Amino acid sequence: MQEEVTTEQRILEAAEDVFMHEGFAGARMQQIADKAGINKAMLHYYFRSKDKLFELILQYKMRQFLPQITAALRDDSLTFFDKLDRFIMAYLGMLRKNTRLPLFIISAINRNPELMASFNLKVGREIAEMMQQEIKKGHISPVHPQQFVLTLIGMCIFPFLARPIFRSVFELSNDDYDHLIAERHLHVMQYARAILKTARE
Amino acid sequence: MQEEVTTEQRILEAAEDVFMHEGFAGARMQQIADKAGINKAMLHYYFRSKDKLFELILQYKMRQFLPQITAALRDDSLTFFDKLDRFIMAYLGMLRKNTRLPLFIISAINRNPELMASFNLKVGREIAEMMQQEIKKGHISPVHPQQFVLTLIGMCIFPFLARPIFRSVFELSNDDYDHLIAERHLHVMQYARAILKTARE
DNA sequence: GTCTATACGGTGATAGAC
DNA sequence: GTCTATCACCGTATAGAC
Repeated sequence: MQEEVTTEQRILEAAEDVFMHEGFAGARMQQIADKAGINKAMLHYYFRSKDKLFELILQYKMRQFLPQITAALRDDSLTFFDKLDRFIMAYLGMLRKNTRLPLFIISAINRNPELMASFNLKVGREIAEMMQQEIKKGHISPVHPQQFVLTLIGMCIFPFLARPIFRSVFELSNDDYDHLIAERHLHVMQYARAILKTARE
Repeated sequence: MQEEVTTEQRILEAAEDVFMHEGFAGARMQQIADKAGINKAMLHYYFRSKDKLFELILQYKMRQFLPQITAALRDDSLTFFDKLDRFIMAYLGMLRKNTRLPLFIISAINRNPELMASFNLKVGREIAEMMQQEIKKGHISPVHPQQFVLTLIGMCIFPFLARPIFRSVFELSNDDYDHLIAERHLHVMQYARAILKTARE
């Protein structure tokens, strides 16, 4: 039960910050060392290389947000649409607290797709499987599950990727765009319903 | 009327290739020089610095695809929904020929938002304005234009950003995923219609 | 564990001969 | 225009004293 924050922890926090802002190629070990208040030698003492450190941060960030998101889908007392709403709320809420996460993860995986091997992102498959059941029951229209999941996740994530572009296109201030994002869940929920309930109910 | 390709052109093509694959921070001037069949000194002779060269490539790529896309919206003989369909077809068709473009541009603008200043991406605003007119006329339901445009563009772009992630999640081969993308326009058109025609017609 | 010092290669960029 | 040689600097990584 130590009172002070360990050096290892300070390094991890600094590395998270730098990697999230600069990406892997743009990040500098010197910058991480400075932010952690130590010298570069210590980085290599605690974490052998830049690659290892980056992989740790990536795994940490991926596993950090997954539980909150998937929890929404596991409550079997809820209807499919209620689960969907909870999922959208949880997802967008998490993203609003981690606005740089999407570009960080997408860049990392595109740079080195093998990194996906260590993750088991079943949340997408879970939604797709739920949809197939709901389609069988006739609760929703027969939408292509994978295409819909791609759309659903994209509706949540894309605003965080395209922020500077859309701010410029629509000439929005930072506050304006924050407001757009704060209301995003209402629109995503509505759009998802519209897609799934086409010519039904 | 020169018969041979100029050195400048060879450099630009090499730079485009390297920057598109590696991003700015990951790209190496040496790699560009090698690919162009010249040495590093020539790069600086033709284009003063890495920054200038990158900016040129970014501008070239942004301006290259815009005309094809916007053309779809300009044909006033078409109805709004037909324009939308053409836009989706043109956009997805262009992306299938430039699969790395989305991550390239999004990374570039997120790294340096000031770069947006040199572009006038009115296509988003044009769609939003068309929507407002259609809403007034009662042709579509009163959807928030900016939220919808964000969704529409995201539905087109996101599959190209999330390719390695979704391939892993759904355990798809490269061919499987290509097939998903080849059919994407049908689903996007259908989803857009569902959103815009909620409880109407 | 923490530091200083340093190795070694690669970086973008420039000078100057041809 | 094109090349070689070289610059000053920074990158990651390591060795060794304390």
